[in-house]
This record gives sequence, C-alpha cells and structure tokens, in this order.
Amino acid sequence: MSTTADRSRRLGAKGNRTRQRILDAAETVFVELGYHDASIVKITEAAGVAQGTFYIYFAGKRELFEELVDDLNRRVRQAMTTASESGGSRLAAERAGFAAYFAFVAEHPGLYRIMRQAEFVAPRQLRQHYDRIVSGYTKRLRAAMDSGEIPPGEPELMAWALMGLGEMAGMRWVLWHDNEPVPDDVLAGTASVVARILGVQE
Amino acid sequence: MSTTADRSRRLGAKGNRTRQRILDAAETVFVELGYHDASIVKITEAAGVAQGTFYIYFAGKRELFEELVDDLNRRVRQAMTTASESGGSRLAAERAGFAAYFAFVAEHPGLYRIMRQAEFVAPRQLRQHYDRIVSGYTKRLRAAMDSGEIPPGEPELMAWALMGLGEMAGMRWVLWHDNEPVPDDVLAGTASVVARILGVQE
Amino acid sequence: MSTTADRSRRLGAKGNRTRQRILDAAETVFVELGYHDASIVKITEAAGVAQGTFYIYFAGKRELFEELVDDLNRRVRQAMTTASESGGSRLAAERAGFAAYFAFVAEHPGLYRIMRQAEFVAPRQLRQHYDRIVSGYTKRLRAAMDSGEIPPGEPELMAWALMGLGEMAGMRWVLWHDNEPVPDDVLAGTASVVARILGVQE
Amino acid sequence: MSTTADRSRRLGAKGNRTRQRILDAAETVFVELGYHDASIVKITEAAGVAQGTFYIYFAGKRELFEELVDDLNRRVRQAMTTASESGGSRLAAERAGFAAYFAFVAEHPGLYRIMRQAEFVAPRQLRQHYDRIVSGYTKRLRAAMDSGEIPPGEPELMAWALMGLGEMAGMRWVLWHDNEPVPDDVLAGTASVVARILGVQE
DNA sequence: AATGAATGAGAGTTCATTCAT
DNA sequence: TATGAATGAACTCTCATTCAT
Repeated sequence: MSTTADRSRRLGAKGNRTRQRILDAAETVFVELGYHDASIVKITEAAGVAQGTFYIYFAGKRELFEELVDDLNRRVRQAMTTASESGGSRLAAERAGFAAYFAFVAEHPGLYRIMRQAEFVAPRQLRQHYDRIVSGYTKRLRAAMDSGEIPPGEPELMAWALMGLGEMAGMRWVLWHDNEPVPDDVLAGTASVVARILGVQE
Repeated sequence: MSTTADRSRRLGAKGNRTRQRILDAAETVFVELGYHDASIVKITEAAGVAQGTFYIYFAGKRELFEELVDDLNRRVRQAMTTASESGGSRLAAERAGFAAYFAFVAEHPGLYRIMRQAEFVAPRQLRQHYDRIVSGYTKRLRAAMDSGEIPPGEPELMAWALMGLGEMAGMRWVLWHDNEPVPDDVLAGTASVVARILGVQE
Repeated sequence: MSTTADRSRRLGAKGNRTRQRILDAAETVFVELGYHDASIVKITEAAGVAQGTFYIYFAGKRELFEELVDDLNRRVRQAMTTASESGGSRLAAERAGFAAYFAFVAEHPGLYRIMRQAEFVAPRQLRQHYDRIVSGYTKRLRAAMDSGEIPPGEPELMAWALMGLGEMAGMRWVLWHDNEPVPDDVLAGTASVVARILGVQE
Repeated sequence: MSTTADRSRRLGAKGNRTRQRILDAAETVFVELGYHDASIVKITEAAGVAQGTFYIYFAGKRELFEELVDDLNRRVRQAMTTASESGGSRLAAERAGFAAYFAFVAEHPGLYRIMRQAEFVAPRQLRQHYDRIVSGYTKRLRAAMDSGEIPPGEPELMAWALMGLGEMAGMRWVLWHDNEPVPDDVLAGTASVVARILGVQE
C-alpha cells in the first residue's frame, strides 16, 4: 500500500514517459466517459500498456483522478494569472483573465466534466480547486479596492460571483455547444456583467 | 423493457405508498453516497422492500435518478416562484427569490450533490434544470427592463450570473458548512452583489 | 402444490374461456420467444389477465408447456391421419399424409420451434411425440408389407426415415423461408424420396 | 464490448490452457444441463477458475455457446469426410460416412442436445451446421449421379433425407439408450434405407 | 374467479486490484 | 520496467411463484 508519490520516485526517463502516457490517456478517457465508466482497462488500453503497469506508477484509480484534478487546477490558474498580469486596469485585467478562462475551457472542455465528477470522488481536491481560484480573485479585488481602482464591496462574494459566472457561461456556451469558442457578443455581455460585479462603468 | 411510466399506471393506494417509500429512500441514499455508490440493494434496504419490488415501480436505476432530478427541479422552482411573487420591486423580489433558493438549498442540501452527478448520468435533465430556472430569471429581468425598473442590460447573461452566484454561494456556505443556513452577513453580501448584477443601487 | 389437472376440474364457462385465452397466448409467446424467454408476465399480458390468474389454471410454467406439446402432438397426428385415411394406395396415402404434415407445419410453424425446446424442458413429452407419430407410420407400413402393397423392409427404420425427412424438409423449406408453404417442386421431390423409402416405383 | 476473437489474441501458453479448460467444462455442463440451466458459475466451477476469468477469454455465454456449436460442426464433418473418403463405391462410402456419424454421436452424445438448443440461442450457427453437412452430401450425390454410379434423382432432397435419418436414428438409438453404440441390426437397417434413398440395390 | 403487490434467489457481467514471471 | 493472468466481490436486473384481498 504505497502511495503514488512513493512510486514516482526515482523514475528513469523511460518510466517517466510511460507515466505521462498513462496520465494523458486517463484525461482523455475520464473526460469522455466520466470517472465511473472510465475503467483501468480502457485507460491502459488507450495508453498502450498492460494493466499491471498502471499500478507501478499510480496507487489506484482514485489517486490518479486526484492528480488529474490538481493538474487541471494548476493549469487553469496559470493561464488566468498569465493573462491578467499583462497590465492595465483592474477591470481590463479581470476581463483578460476571464477571456483566458473561457479560452482554456474551450480548449479543455473536459475541465468541467471532470470537476463535476470530483464532488463525490475527490471532494478535497475540488474544494481546493475553487478555493485557490477564488482566493486569487479575492486578493486582487481587495488590492483594487485599497488602491481605489474599484469601489468598496464584498470582495469574497464578488469573487464567488465571478467564479459562478465563469462556470455557468462556460457550461452554457462551451459545453452545450460542442466546445466551440464563446461567441463575441456573449463575451461582450460577460464583460459587461463582470464590470457590474466589480462596480465600475464600462 | 417497459418504461417507468408504464409501470406506474394503475397503481392502487398501497402501490403508490410503496413507490413513494422507494423514492424517498433513493433521495436519501443518492445524496449521501452519490449516484454510483448508491446501489439498488442499499436503496431497497433503506426503503424496507425487496430488491425485486424496485423494478415493479421503476424501469431502472438511471430512470429513478432522472425522475428525482426532475422532481428537485420542480420543487426548487416552485419555492423560488412563490417567494419572488410576493410583490415589491424587482430587486426585492429577486432578493426574496434568492433567499428562498438558499433556504431551499439549506433544507435540501442534496440538491447540489444530485445535480453535479447528473452531468454524466442524466445530462438532458440537468440541462433542463438550468434552462428552466434561467429562463424564468431572464423573463423577469426583461420585464423589469421594459418597465424601466432596472436599467437595460443583457438579461440572459445576467440570469446566468445570478444562477452561478446561487450555485457557488450555496456550495461555499451551505454544503461546505454542514448544511447550516447561510449567515446573515453573507446573505447581505449576496444581496449587494445581486443588486450590482441587476444594475440598481442598494 | 396441486396439479394442473386439479385446477381444471369444475371450471365454469367463464373459467374455461380464461384458461383457453392463456393457452393461446402462451403458444404465441413460446413460439416467438422460445421457452426460456417467454416469461409468465409476457404470457399473462398477452392473454390480458393478471399474473396471479395464471396459477389458478396451471401448476406452473413447465406444466403449461408440457400441455402445449401434447396438444400439438394430438393436432398434428389428427391432421396426418385424416389425410392419409382418404383411401388410395399406401404410397398415395403416405404422400397425402406428408402433404398434410407440411401443410400443418406451414400453418403452425411454431411446431418445430416448440419441439426443439422440449429436449430439455419436457423430454418425456417430446419422446412421446415422436414415438406416437413413428408408431403410426410403422403400423401402416407393416400392414402394407403384409398385404404385399410395398416390398418387405425394416418398417421401423423406414418410419424414422420418413419422420426425419419431414422434420428436415419442414425446417429447411418452411422455417427457413418465413413459413411460406413448401414449393411444388420440393413437394414433388419429397414424394419421390418417400417412394424410394417405401421401396415402390413412382 | 470486445469480441471473443479480440480476447483470444496474443494468448500465452498458460492462457491457452485456461481457455481450453473452460471450453471443455462448458461442453460438459451445456450437454448435461442445456444452455439455460448451464450458468457461468457452474461452468467456471467445473473449470476450476474464478468467474471473472471466464470473461478474459469469452465475450459472453452466448458467444461461448456459438463457438461450441461451430466446433462440433467442424469435428463431425471431419469424422464423416475422413470415413467416406476411404474409397469404394458411393454407397459404401456413404455407409461408411453414416457409420462414422453414428459413432461420433455415440461418442459425443451431447451433439444433439446442444444442436437442439441452438434453435433459439444460435440460429445462424445451427443453420450453418446443417447447411454444411447437407451441401457435402449433395455434392457427393450429384457427382455419383454424373458418373452413373447411382440413378438420377433429387440430390438435395436425398441429402436432407439422409440428414434426417441420421438425426432421428441417432436420437432414437443413441440418445434414448443412454448413449450406447447403435446395435448392429439397426445399423444394417439404416444401411438398407440409405441404399433405398440412393436408389441402389443392396 | 381474479387481481395487484411482493418476494428473493439467481442470473450474466464488470472491474479495481494483485502477483508471479 | 513491464506484463498477462487471475481474482472475487459487487453490480443491475429478471422471473417464477405466493398471497391477501
């Protein structure tokens, strides 16, 4: 009963490659079929390795899933931070962050599907996912209030409102539309609502 | 391969009672364990009937789940409509609706858990759930714009923003807090963000 | 645990009608689905009665099936006897019997299907079915030999050969051809083989 | 949902041995109990493997059965061909074939029982079974007619008559007699009827 | 004479995981 | 490092049958 971390120590180059192959295959299969219908057989088949090989690199199905959730969280936050750090006003930055978020969702539509599964399968990781994104939002909003760039308000609730808007709009216009990018007018509408939540004029 | 509807026709009083017992037990078990870990055995045990009895009333596990999702949707919309029809300004009404929504979530915290499961298990019902709530919002927002009660805006995006705020705040303050009612200051904060989304002063 | 016979005593007119309705429905369902896929639910549904009603008239599924096999045997033998008693030479009579047999099979194609099922479900009845038909054949063949109408031979084996020819031709040209009547040239060919088995010139 | 063929590719020596063990056990159990009463539990118990092991090698119960039917067909045809190719007249060859057929049935009495089940379970395979044997007969009969060895006739119907005789005699004297070999006088009688069907003097 | 409700054993099948090689 | 083979518990669902009304 060793952990996934144990098993990943001291991997040679070949081992690392195999590990990554499994990880990639798993993302594909989880996204397509959901956590429960994604069997180890299917994942290892997709990765082109034997079933036994899986357990050399991962402690189990759940642990693999948890790692995947954490990965996604890291990637989405990086995309958003990069975009919103490009300078400009708080509003411009937040809008850029939103656009990056939508772009990320459009490119990795599985994000939602995977996150929704996490409710029961990896609740700790799910909570962390939201917590991290929201606390990033909150920190930036609070700073903008302090600097007078946006009017005072409830930064945490505003942050959750932004999070919720992203989730819903992503679901509505990306997931429900065969993963096409969000149309421009919706993007504009979203920007307008973001402005209202921030309490600034467009 | 008869449908659930087929099986529910011509039920006597006793049959209807049994059906309801199963339905209630199923809600409890689904909420606690999630769709996949909720087995028919556990559900029928909780209902106090034999396994075979289940299939007298339902076509299968999935169908039962779908019915449950539809049920929840009906109940939550009724709670919201009742609350927001109590008169007053659009903002007051919408706030009342939100309060009702939170109250409902606090009383039936399983709502979220069940809905999140639906992404893979009953996607049609899930979509309908959001669609119906959002189209209610949208209609009311549009009417309020027409009457000049709230400034013009993108009613549909505003509706999704409200939906997202409800989802996130419900998750954050109800689900993550052992289903306690939402604290007053959060309720106030929410109301403030709702006002901003509607574009009105508090 | 009373027998089917017990249950059929002292039936009123209404009861007899219900019994017959079930019997007819059962034949249809057995023929279509085979013994095992024909459930009591389907049979009673087809008969338009409740499940419980079935057990007023029959001791069980197997017993019902056995009765059906016996029924079929009675009917097919009656059809053959009637046809072959119409006078003429032994060959003419036997040919008439064959024609009657084919006609019966074409009209009741389920005969085969049901009989094949009987191998495991009602072996005694199946054996009786063949025994009775063959012993009829044998008796008539022996009489024809004694009277010098056909040359001497092994009556019992000839009888089984006739039986086998009927079975195979029925399967090949009736069952495998959507229950169309046997085409004339096949009928002629059969008659020719029958003549050979009997040892007479055509 | 992979096929049996899929699962049998790339089997090592050990795997092939296990597969054969299951196949053998299945034949025994099917023959004894019939298709429906032969459960996977009983088959795997008889084979001495776990239930899950079954599905490593076979796509399902039906597929296993179909393979068994095809196997039997192959074996019986090989036995017949070998025997009837030993030279001599057409009649002598056909008699040898019959003897081989009876011997095979006596040695593998399950043949019948399994074939009869196939009517509903694997109709395609059943039809192929008969078709192949009969078309072998037909071809040989036609050749014998062309060479003048046997008088002209309807080769296909004669073939079905031979098939039917084999089936019935096999059932009557092998199956109904605890699988004893066919007694000599019956064998002689059969040979006599075969001669008649072929249209030759004994 | 008839019914609707209930039963529970047993069916076929899947799957995460282990292990000898 | 990788594999193929094996496991067995758990799953959803079916069905002949019984029984109170």
